[in-house]
Amino acid sequence: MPELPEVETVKRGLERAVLGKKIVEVRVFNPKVIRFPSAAKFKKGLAGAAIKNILRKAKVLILELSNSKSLVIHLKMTGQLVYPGCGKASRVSFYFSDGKILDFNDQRLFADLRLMDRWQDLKFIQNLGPEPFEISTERFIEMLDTKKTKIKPLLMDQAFISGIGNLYAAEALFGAGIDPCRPANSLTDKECTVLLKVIKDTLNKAIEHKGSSVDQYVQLSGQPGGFAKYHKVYDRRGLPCFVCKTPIQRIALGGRGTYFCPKCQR
DNA sequence: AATGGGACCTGCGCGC
DNA sequence: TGCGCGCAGGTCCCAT
Repeated sequence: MPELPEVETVKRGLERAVLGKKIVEVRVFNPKVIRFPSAAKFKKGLAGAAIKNILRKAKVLILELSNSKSLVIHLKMTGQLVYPGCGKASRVSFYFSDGKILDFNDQRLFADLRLMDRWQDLKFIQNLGPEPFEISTERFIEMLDTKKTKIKPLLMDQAFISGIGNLYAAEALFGAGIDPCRPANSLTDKECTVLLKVIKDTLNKAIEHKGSSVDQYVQLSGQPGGFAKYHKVYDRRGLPCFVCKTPIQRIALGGRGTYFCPKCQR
């Protein structure tokens, strides 16, 4: 499931592959993924536009276009961008003037494609909290101090801190030795310091390895990312902890599968 | 106000 | 062998 490292990997792939290229045609095979405007306006608004700039805000991709509009893409869980694509079995395909194709796939149809006059007007983007890389230790301590909620769902709250999803929340809490059920304001200053550092280190390492391929995520090239083999708890229910051999547990927290080592995480 | 649960989806793996 | 069910999760929406 694409979180910050996966979306950053796709963004870097897009910069190499399509930056500066001109879209000549868009084919929509399932209009459900186009949330705004209508599919017809979406196609018309993209035809003839060149890709001028590519941004990432947390898990959101933004392609700024030469016609001053922006293509905003949220991959959600199963969205994929593949280049060069084949224009077959995709939900939406973008055809460029050099004949190459960018395919957008999405098994579960949860993804969110929009063509906006101003991406800055999107409420979801306005509501995003800071990314981990933008937060100082002192600020992080202050942020957690006011929150009584469980630390793991809080790390996944995009309005509080953005870019972290279920997988990296679990991995970071393991790395910091913190029980995912702890109230955020029960963390000591030392624990907050370690947690923020582990979050940044984990995300950076995942970016180096081009993301975690579990389920559907692939790089722009269609190849899987290489970080899954470094996961210490995610999707390891019942398997021995790499540190203490205790079986990794899975509980539901905020309706999401939460993996942790009951001995190493307190 | 903050929190929790359901809805949105589809394919896969499991148990019977 | 085949079928039905639960599960996977990012975000929104609603209820409490």
